[in-house]
Amino acid sequence: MSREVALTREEREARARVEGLGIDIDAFAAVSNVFRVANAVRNYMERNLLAEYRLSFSGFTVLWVLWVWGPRESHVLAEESGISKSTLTGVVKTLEGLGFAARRPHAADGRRVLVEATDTGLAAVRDIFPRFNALEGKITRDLSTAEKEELARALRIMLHTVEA
Amino acid sequence: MSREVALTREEREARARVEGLGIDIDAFAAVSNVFRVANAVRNYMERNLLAEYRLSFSGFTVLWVLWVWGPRESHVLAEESGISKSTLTGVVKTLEGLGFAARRPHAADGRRVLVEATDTGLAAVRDIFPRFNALEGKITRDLSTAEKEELARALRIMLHTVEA
DNA sequence: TTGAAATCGTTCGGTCCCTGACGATAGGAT
DNA sequence: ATCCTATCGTCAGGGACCGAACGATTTCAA
Repeated sequence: MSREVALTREEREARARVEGLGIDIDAFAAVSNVFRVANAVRNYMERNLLAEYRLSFSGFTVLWVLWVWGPRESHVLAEESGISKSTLTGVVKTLEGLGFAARRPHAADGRRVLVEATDTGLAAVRDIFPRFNALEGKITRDLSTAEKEELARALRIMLHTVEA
Repeated sequence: MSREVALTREEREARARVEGLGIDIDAFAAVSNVFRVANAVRNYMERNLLAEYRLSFSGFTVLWVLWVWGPRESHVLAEESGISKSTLTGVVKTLEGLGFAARRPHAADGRRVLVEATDTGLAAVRDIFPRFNALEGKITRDLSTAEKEELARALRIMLHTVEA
């Protein structure tokens, strides 16, 4: 069931180096591989798909959130996109420059701002998302369905712990 | 065996939104949760541990690589730290400012530069790494050893596919 | 009703991060 | 000996990213 996968050279050598220091190797391996994969996939997506639309990974994420849930207040949009309010300000500015998003004042509350995707922005997401998902499929092609589900489940458990 | 974990509200709603678009939900769930976790853990580590030493996540990574493998040429160090050469230039500059790293010209080749950790830098890693690992343990405390191994294994498979 | 406190989005300062271009150095071929 | 090419680290430019501080607005309590 558990097919062999070679550890990378880095991982092997790192293990040797920290041996005998009372380190929790399983936790180390799990967490550090999350970072490796996130990094690699992020760069892969930006280079092979998002660059075509001049979108950064975050830019696409924000646009995708807007597409899924519709117009959103800034602080909610930041929260759901996993970035800070101040970062969002910059990302939305970039999105506006690309013609993909627009800002609109809140009708009743002068402090709030609604961010929404433009028609161009929505069209872009409709183009990109299926291709994005196809790449996700490609990246996980050597995992069975059960393995993908287990992976997502384990990650949800970690998320729950970190965000508690 | 496979305990129930509630999907986040975001994940539930996102699924509902993309239903019927021919989307590979398992690949989507696996990949997007990798990003969620990487983001959350990175911020967690920076806020709760690294900030104390004025280190960014990347700064710590670079310093850690130097601690594990010793002095390294820039391009190798960048590669093993998972960042580009030009980013490394900036990160090392910051590390130098903190007194954690130093640059040294290569004896035989005028193009090359060796980067090494200072004694202060090494002391910092010795302080930080066990605490970092303890937090990794905390973050994965609700996963069994077998689950942690499975997680790392699945991630290695993805890494192998992306980097091919 | 008016002052204090909370909330919202932006700005600021600093770092990270990438691609592309560059100057410097090295190595191989003729 | 002298090009031609490859390689090395850095810089420039643009965007992402955060925490802290800030002005504007709203809300609540006295």
